[in-house]
Amino acid sequence: MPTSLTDIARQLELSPSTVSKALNGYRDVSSDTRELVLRAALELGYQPSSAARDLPRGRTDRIGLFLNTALEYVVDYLSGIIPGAVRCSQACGKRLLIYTLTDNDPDQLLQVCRAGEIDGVILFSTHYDSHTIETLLEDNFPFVVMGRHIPDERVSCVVPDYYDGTRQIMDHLLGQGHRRIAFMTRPELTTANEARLQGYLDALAAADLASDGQLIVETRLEADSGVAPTRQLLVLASPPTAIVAAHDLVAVDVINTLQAAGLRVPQDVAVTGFDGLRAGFRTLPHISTVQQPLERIGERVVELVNRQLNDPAALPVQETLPVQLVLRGSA
Amino acid sequence: MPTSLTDIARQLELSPSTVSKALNGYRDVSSDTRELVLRAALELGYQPSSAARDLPRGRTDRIGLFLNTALEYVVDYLSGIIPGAVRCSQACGKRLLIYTLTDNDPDQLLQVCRAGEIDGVILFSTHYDSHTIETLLEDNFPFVVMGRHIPDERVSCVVPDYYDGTRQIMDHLLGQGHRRIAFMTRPELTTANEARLQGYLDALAAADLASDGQLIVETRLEADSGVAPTRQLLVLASPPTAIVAAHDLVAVDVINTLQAAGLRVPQDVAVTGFDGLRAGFRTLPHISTVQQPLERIGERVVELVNRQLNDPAALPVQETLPVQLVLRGSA
DNA sequence: GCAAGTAGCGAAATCGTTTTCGGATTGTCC
DNA sequence: GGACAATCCGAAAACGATTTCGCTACTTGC
Repeated sequence: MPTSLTDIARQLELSPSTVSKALNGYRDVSSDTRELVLRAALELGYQPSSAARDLPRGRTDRIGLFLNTALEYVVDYLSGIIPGAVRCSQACGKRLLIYTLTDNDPDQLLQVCRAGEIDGVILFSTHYDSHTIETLLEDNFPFVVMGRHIPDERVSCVVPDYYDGTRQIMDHLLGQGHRRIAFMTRPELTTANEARLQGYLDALAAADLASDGQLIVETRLEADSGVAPTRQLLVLASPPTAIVAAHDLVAVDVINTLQAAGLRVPQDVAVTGFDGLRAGFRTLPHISTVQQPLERIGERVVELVNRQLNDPAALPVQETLPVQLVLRGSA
Repeated sequence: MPTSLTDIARQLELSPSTVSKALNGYRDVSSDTRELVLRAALELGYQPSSAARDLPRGRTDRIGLFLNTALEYVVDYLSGIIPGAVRCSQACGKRLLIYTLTDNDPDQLLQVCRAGEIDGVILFSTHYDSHTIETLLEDNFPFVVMGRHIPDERVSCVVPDYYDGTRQIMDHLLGQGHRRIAFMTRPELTTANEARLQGYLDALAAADLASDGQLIVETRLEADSGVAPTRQLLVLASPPTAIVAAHDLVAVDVINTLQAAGLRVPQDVAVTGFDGLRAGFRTLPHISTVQQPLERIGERVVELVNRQLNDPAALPVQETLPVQLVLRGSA
């Protein structure tokens, strides 16, 4: 129903081919007719049908990002990386699309890819299974994993330096004189978790401190996930003077729980987060955290997908981006 | 490069038409060949090309939602409505796509619509201008506005009952004995703002209280937007005993600022939010707020778009959904 | 056994672009 | 003036599906 290229052709008594060439900057069109065509296109508000354009080209110039909105953490993290991802994709002449996934249907991702709705896809850490990755590899479909290291050299991924970030936190806390430092892990066994835990343990060892199993507690990914573990720590015979939370959303819970118990942050207990999400500004004091280069991650992830698009033979890249401790008051 | 319908046809020595009909449940295919085709399609991981399918149909079965990620509020709100919107769109056999918009280019929305990438679009309150709406109306392109009432009977929209919600808050606070109640407005002049303010003023009038201009302060939409206005209220000669924040994110700032100043919530100052976002659980006490039926809004918005798709003559609907005060501790 | 109906399949048009190729008109050069 | 190049345009194939129509071969009914 919207105006098509043929409409313009009819109105100007030209052939569709000429109109197409005029619009696409071919040289074999006189400047007169080109101007006529451009004016008519503007007047009629012409926009080429994306389906009709994509079909012969075999490309869509679209990149997909799949999102499981069930998890608050995902949404917060995503809103951090999107500006960079959008900027980069626009610079590459692509559009970034967010697909909303229903929780338990990983096939949808494959369907969208195979249907050719997008040229490449960004996988966000928490939702993919190895079958998805294996299939994408078989299909030779461009994709990049974000925020999670995949131990497979055929897979490109972009991750923040979890180990170094945790070391930075620990060095700071140890430098402040803290000796009983609690550590909150996430339940899932990912390389990110392992790297963080290793950073914690190594820092303790480097300071000649023994690790205390009671100080290592588990959190969940849902809301309020920091409350229970904090209470668990507070009833210890010898409670911690500092708490290294799994990420900023957990740290928010931790701080609120501590303050509700009459403890001052950071005087009585220091608290650190991770990621540098906007949630870190939702407490007073604001959260001292390890700032991930979120926008940069968004950029790189799109860049890497784009590279695969332009050069299918490009070798996969496993990239670790530097992070930086930001002190904002809570530690 | 992925397997096409023709590939299956060649392999089985059938015509493309027969394969298509077998896959789409036509009756003029023998059950034998149908089974053959289905098996081959499964084996090859066949997925019909969306471009090739959409082109002759003139439909995409996709609905777009445009998102400006610059604003934290938008992301939080969106994560609330998405589950309902996704569920409903799947029930209608559509897919919900989120388009990331760069801040200052409203034309992108029109381009996507005119290119036929989507069948209908959901406009989220904070980013659209009247030109966009006017053009969509001219194009006869299905759309629904979410979270903002548009004073134009040709436009469908779904909004929470801002007036009633504010009345509920005020009735509760007045019932608690509060007499000096501060009100935080948003800077933009929208019907939502007006409705909230009217609810505030009407409630005061109904209680025979005069309104005090000093108690009505303005917030911004950005992060930390509640801090400054709260401080402004605290230095008043006669400070408020209750603060009605513009929405939950503002209320988070308000509570933190009050607690940092040594005031207890709600004993010294009661605080209320609006919307019922997840941020309301990030303070202690949790925020007493007016819960919008977020999932329901997501559902209705998609339903209304879908109705326009199925029946282009359907009359526009301007819907106000009921809200409910939820007491969680801060008031 | 013959007309009529039915089941199963393929041919071909269609959607709106892009892109290659060839044709026509003009101009240029010797 | 004739060969050749340059300029501008249109014809037509292609992308991969859907869908209508027609054809064949078989069944059914009398």
